[in-house]
Amino acid sequence: MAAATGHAVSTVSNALAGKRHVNEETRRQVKEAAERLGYRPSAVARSLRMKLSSTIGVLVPDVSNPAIPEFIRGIDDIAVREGCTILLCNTDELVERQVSQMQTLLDRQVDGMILISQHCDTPEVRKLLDGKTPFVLIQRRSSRFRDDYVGSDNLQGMRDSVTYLHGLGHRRIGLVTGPGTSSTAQERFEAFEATIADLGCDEDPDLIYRGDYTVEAGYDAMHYFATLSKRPTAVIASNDVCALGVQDAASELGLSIPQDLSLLGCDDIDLARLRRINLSTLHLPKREMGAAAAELLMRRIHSKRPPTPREIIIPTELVLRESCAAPADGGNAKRPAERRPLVSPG
Amino acid sequence: MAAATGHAVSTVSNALAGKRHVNEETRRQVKEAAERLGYRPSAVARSLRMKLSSTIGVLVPDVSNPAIPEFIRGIDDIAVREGCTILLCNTDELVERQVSQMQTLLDRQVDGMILISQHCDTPEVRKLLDGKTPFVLIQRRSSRFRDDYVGSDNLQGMRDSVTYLHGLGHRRIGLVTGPGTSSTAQERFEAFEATIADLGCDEDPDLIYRGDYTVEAGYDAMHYFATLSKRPTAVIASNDVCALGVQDAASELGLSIPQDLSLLGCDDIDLARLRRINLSTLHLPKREMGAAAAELLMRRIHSKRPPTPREIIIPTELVLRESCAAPADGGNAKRPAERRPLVSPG
DNA sequence: TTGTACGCGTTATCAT
DNA sequence: ATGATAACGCGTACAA
Repeated sequence: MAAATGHAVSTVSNALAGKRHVNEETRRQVKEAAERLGYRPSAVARSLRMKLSSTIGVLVPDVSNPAIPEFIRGIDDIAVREGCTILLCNTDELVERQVSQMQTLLDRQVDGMILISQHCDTPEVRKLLDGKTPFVLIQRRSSRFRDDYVGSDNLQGMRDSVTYLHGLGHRRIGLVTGPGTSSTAQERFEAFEATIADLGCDEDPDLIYRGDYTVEAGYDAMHYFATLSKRPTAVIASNDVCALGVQDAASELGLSIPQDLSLLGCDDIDLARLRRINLSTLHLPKREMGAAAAELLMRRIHSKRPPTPREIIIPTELVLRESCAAPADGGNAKRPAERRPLVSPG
Repeated sequence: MAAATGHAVSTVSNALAGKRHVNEETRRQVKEAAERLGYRPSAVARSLRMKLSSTIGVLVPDVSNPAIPEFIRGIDDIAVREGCTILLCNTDELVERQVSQMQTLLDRQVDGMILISQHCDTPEVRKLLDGKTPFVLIQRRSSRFRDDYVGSDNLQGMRDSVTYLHGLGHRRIGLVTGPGTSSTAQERFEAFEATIADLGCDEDPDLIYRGDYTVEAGYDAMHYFATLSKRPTAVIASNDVCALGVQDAASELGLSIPQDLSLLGCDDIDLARLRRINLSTLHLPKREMGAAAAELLMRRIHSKRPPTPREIIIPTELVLRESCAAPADGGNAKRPAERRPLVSPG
């Protein structure tokens, strides 16, 4: 390319990048030649030289889990704006896979990484995180380290959920937890127990089902709950996908929602609003969360001195549709079976 | 690193890569030193030197559309096996975005690209495809060029769909098409018309709604169909996501599925099997399709001489759940003009 | 304003 | 079996 124009390589570089002052006429010549030859600077060579690849790694459990893609989209929104491209990795919740993927990303000189619901306290993982490559955590944070983090307000969200069901008259509320390794799941679990106690609901360990974020978990949980002699009148699922599993099992068991069972999800996936699903749920603005994480990452990438870690806690919002109602027996049989009208918000 | 061991750089390279014969003792020393220093060869430098990045670009309309992620997962399955990482790009069906993303991927020296339902006949796009970088198309192929392609058997699939509904007694069958730019949508449309004619069903242009692959398209389509004086007794949606929209609108209109309306989707997304959805649909093994595409790409990447383009057409399978039944009137559409309450959406 | 020369970290080639 | 050296294609300090 340099030869083709008769100019020096540096001149070409500068003409194209527009860094240094170069004669208008020269620039025109160079641009014209580049256009004609279909020349494009090699991003790889640039990365090697600059030690910056304009690339960010994104680790997720599994893209094909409906709970995930919105995060990615949010990240990408910011990434494209910044001229970055996403390197995507599925880890299937397997630490070894995660470690090897992170290793690969580091080898590729990614400018930074975003870990969505990934292990972040495993020593092996932490070792890789201790390097100089910036990273941001989403929905799963470390108990021992302070990192850039974007998560939902799990405490308030769960408190709202339980309080809402309590207000409807429920006293026996079942919970399907997320995986124990997830800080978000942990936080929600603790908030659940605390609120249950505060409100004087049944504190029955049988009402806790340890699950994860899959349809199967919800399905199995509901079948388990059905075996209880004192069944819950309401169930809070680990997320919407899980709630779908609960719904499914409930149908199978001949339990109507919300008449026989109230159900609350978390996430507000696009499908939750469908009349067939009609799931009351805790809305999480995932695309915004992804974007926020990417912004945090960019800040860290571009700043000279490492900024102090920032945690962004996104408020959640209870979206009321029609999967919840007063329990058939009025909750404790202490209140009339008065049916509350359910108003869905716009 | 080379200095640290006292050996030559080439020796280090060979010891780690295991390409050339190197003394066992030397190799041990090098490996030990690498371990101790946490040294890892730079993938970027390697890419520059080898002109291979072990990276493949994947272009999709939008990750957050539920129809997409399974493809990506299938691609990734093969990619990890081959030591490749995925560069993910969302194009939102915008040609200019697609072109610029492809340009970027090419700049990054991707070993190949997989285009999922992307424009592939636009001159601007074709110019980039004409280069030496291998690529594979998924679900949207060119009419003018023969490329590596993985798609579903749209002709047979649609034929099966229509035949099934016809067998149930339906004579007025509505179709929500995918976007006109999609070859898959086009093929299905043509197969629809042909089969409708073959079977002697109503060939009414009013029964064709030009939509796309979104919930909204299905929703709008159903509301449109409802305005027809002679309404369809069955609807085939562009895909499951779209079918969900049809379902939703049907609920809103007070139409029961399958009593008042039969509905057939396409894709068999995970959620279709839920009892609440219970959608009869044309099963597409997307993860396998993604994997097949990646295999095709790898073959092309690794072969010396460009292989002749191969098209892999994946057979579909009708999965019968409970969204279809015989029409209420036996299929002659001579139904009384009884007006159902129309509820306008919010 | 423009050109020269070097280095980024590899691998391939050639010589030892 | 190993070492020295030349690319790969860019950015940049420095010289002109």
